[in-house]
Amino acid sequence: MRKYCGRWEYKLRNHGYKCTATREIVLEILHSTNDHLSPEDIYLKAHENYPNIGLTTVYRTLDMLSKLGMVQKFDFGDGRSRYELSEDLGHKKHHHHLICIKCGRILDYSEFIEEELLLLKKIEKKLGIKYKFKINDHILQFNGICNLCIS
Amino acid sequence: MRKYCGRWEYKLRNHGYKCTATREIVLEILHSTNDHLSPEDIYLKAHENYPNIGLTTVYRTLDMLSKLGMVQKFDFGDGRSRYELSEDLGHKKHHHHLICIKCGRILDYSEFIEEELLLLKKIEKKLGIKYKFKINDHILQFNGICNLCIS
DNA sequence: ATCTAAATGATAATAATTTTCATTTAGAGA
DNA sequence: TCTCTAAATGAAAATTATTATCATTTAGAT
Repeated sequence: MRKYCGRWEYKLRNHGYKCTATREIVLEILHSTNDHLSPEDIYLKAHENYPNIGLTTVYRTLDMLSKLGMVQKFDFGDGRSRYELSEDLGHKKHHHHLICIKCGRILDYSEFIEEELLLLKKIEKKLGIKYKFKINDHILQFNGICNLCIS
Repeated sequence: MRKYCGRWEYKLRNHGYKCTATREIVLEILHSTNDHLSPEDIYLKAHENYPNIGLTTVYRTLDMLSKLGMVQKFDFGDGRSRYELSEDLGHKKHHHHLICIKCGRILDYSEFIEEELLLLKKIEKKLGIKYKFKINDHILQFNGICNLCIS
């Protein structure tokens, strides 16, 4: 795999990691989608242009990026993990998820986000102090049955 | 396995399910703990008194109870699912979770719950209308590093 | 251009969960 | 209480996501 550095170089270097094609590609894929991709989804997309990439490396990369806080890992209950680029690195508005427990459909919503975030930030701060936790992020999701599955 | 019905009989029957020992035992175990048990945890506990019980059945039972809304399924990122008895069936106060992404420690907290629930209920209602979702429950958790792992 | 620790990919290993299928049982009806 | 049937069960096999191993390659410092 050829050397290839792009817009993520600085971030990666800054954290002491080498800038490699796989890392750039994984980040680029996450940056260019609105979906919640699984490691395999990402692997398949990457594979289209870089057939040498390995699934293992995608897993490793996601794990590393997740620990750096550059991506966030989610579990929507279908047995596979999903990833999104962190808010500050992407173009997507901060949002939370609405999940259909029947068909697995995932809806992003941004309504009330300001109000939610205000409260969450406040709680985050107080919990951090009380329990001596250094809080990185939060997950808020609603589970239910979507309109298509309700029948 | 002998016939055995207890305090969960009504609920189960009401949903059209037979009242069986496994179901009673799984519910009883969840009712008597403050932990967030994995299917295997539950299986092992059940096994102490009912050695005939099968792991498969525990999985099936949890899945069924979860669909009925009697238990809630969580994922704390350690690769195994965890279950809790639903709020209205248990003695535990409504709470949310604080998770250490390093050691996996899980803390329940109930502070600010009223304030959180007030907002969540409001949002739940509005989202339900806007997206035509029948919302069953929500998951709110904070991820971070606990005091023991911070060093 | 050289060198070395870090990164990679193929493969094998692991572990959680689901499926299959033959057997048992809850509970309705006689 | 006895009989019967669909529902529930357990053991084992199958499946699937994820992780570990290890020999090879490469980013980037010198």
